[in-house]
Amino acid sequence: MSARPREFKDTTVIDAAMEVFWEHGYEGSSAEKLCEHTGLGKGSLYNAFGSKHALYEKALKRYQELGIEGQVDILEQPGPVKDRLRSLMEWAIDQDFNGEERRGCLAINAAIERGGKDPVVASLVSGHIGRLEKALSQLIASGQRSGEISSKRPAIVLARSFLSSYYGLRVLGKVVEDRKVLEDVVEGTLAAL
Amino acid sequence: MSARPREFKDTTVIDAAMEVFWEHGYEGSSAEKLCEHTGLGKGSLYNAFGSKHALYEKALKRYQELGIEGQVDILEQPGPVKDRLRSLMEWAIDQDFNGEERRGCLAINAAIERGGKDPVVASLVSGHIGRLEKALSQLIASGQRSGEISSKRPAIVLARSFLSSYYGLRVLGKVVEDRKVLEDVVEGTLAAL
DNA sequence: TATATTTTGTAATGATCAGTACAAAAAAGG
DNA sequence: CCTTTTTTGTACTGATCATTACAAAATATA
Repeated sequence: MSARPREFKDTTVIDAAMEVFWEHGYEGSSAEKLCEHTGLGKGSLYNAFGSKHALYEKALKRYQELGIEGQVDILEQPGPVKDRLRSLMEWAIDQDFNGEERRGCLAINAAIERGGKDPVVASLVSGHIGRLEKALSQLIASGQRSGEISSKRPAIVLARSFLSSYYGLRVLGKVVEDRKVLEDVVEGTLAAL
Repeated sequence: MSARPREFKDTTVIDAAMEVFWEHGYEGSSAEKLCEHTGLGKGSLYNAFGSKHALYEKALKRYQELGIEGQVDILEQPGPVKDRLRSLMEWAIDQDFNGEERRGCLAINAAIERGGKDPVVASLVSGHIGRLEKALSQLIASGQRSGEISSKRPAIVLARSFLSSYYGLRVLGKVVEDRKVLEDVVEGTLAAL
């Protein structure tokens, strides 16, 4: 009593779908486009994931895994705390200035496109933000202990305003032509700590 | 040699269209929806504006006028400079926490949805940002002259990082449930000046 | 009032949308 | 090799997409 096995790995398909959603957004990603890019037929895609929205959720979760991993990697590099925070921002700038299309951050894209009217997406992105906030807060607290960062304000306040600045940077990165603007943001944000 | 006059005022229609784009984004705003909300038939709408994209451009320009006006109004209120900057941020938070839907800022929505692949939109939003940057920079410079704000960094750097923080705040406002998070951003950002 | 010109509403255009129906294909267990 | 079960590809669904075609309506001038 068994059956035909799948010809694909779920994670591979989700990764491919993530790329499509990242580049075209939720509404801009048609089922056809998703099939093309994942290599699946519609039958398989709907049989495996149920709906476009369900696949989008999987893609957001996958982005969360990968993205947090990558960003935390940067933050956990050796060296002064401020240098690590700078690396994170420089990495974000490079993301937007290398490559033709400015895809930005998928979590932010999702927040803006669907966060206001899609509670599931809002909660998913909120979780993503929470994780980054936690990593930043811990790093900043350690910087406060070592004296690299002023202890006048609680670490969580500093983490949250850094986070906000960082997300603003990613918005600006979508449209600003002059890299100097973004570099000023980096300088100003780090000087504030 | 003359003809039938229009039954609507362009600005009224653009204002109505702006609301639709604001709430549903560019792709989410169908021609039908735009007709419904503006009160025009399709014939009139296309005869007057040419295409959905052209109308979107008009709406963005209109938002720029209104939005900059409103924000600059807040920044030009009497009182300490930091209080005025705080008012701007609090106003943004209220925008997202009052009312069912979190529409956010139309310029940011446009930047995220279309900025990466639509040069016209990118340039429009970039102009919008430039105007806000200028207003902030002038205000901060005056704060530096009066001694309210540290002169350790150039006004433009402070303006740009405030701007980034402010835009980040508007992203967070789309998904974050806990207002305290946003208030921490305000506190941290102002303390940095 | 007749003519020229434009706006207006409606009905259509073909394309694309998300999702489904269904039969053929593929494998595992008996 | 036959049955059972699931996957797969294809063809299709009705809805909606942006846009256009076009005739009726409305106005200004002659």
